[in-house]
Amino acid sequence: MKTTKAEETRNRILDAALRLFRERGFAETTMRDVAAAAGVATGAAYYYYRSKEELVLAFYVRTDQEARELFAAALAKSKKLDKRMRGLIEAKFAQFAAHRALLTALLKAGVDPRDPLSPFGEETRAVREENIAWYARALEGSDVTLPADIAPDIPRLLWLYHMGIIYLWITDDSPGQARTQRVLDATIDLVVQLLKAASLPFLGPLRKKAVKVIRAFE
Amino acid sequence: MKTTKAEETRNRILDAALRLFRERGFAETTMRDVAAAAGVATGAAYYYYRSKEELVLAFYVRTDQEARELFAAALAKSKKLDKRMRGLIEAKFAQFAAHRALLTALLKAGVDPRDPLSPFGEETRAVREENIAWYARALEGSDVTLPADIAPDIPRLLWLYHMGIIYLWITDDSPGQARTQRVLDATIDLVVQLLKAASLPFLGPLRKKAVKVIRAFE
DNA sequence: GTCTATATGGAGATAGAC
DNA sequence: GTCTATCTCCATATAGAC
Repeated sequence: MKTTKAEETRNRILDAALRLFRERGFAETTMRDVAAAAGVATGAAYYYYRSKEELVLAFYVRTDQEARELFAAALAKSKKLDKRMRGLIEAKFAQFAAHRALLTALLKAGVDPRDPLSPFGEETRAVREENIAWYARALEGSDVTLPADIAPDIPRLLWLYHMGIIYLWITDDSPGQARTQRVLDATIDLVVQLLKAASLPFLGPLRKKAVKVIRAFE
Repeated sequence: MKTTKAEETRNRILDAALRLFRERGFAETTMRDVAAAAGVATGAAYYYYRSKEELVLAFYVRTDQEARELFAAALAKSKKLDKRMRGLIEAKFAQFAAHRALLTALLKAGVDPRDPLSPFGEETRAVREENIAWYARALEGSDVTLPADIAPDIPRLLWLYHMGIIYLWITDDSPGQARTQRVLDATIDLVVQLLKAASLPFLGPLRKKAVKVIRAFE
């Protein structure tokens, strides 16, 4: 695993940024500070990261790569869908824990799907699809079997649900993010029960309606 | 209706800002431009509006005051809940039409509930409560009767739904915001049917679960 | 309280060295 | 391609005039 000089500089800048962000906060840290802490000129920081927010995205992508083992471990633990989903979500919480507040900067850019940093935009498609694939895997080996008509859409919807929970968690200032835990507890059963019930034959019409809603988004 | 000099300056700045935002876009307009167009020094603009984004909030609040008649007219048109909700939402679209893109600036600040400009924050409570009250009124005179246990929560949930639709609309670059229209068409029936079905006695347990979810948010 | 003139500090751009 | 030195422009702060 050869790291080129450029790659090393790139990492050095990101590491310096994350340290400063953690120590003094995102808004309080300037690109000058980051560059100085990394031992490069300001321009070098901008050469690797087009904006301060892009540093946060880089952090997000980095955790995503590191998550592979965590996710696999989480899925190995149980066959029950709720446990599996919890496992994925809690692995993310663990990764983000030290930088929770930092991610609000990413949120602000991310609400606009046109923004290159948005998790819904074109530029982040690769990360997004990989995460959705994890939810497909969570479903595959689980105790839940889905009706064919909605099956292809469910991983994406579960991913969306997971994004919602992450959003709550990031903006949750209650001690230990207890509020997010409450919402997670209250909704995850509901989601799983809904998916289990979806196979019941008399729910066919409702399912059709749901599919119509999903399609409308595209 | 006496307008003090200060109030007039305040309005002049907002009007100038909105004109420039519309003509060249939000990011491309500087506070200097705004102040110059309004015929005041830069500091005066900041004296009335703490930030550029606060100008957008001021626009939002202004439309909100102007909406009262539009909303009342919309509710007078029909007793059917779906029509009433559509009326409220479409009144908002009409008001925002000329400044759709502008509102993304408010979105970016607004995702963070700690931000003073967030529609979910403490500072905007008054506007929010008034809007929720409109949904309470939409329900009251409608063809839908709600079970007592969920009734107090529904106006707030409908408002949340309306915020979701507005969000889609703001970020919707499809021609004529056709995508938002599709989602609106597909979901509004679902929402109303759900509310009508909620009274069915055998849905009691499900309702309890829903209430639990809502409570978890608080 | 309302507003002007002026200052400051940082984001991001750029020319060009290596 | 990688990076430094330097520049421009703007958001925002502030001292103080009226």
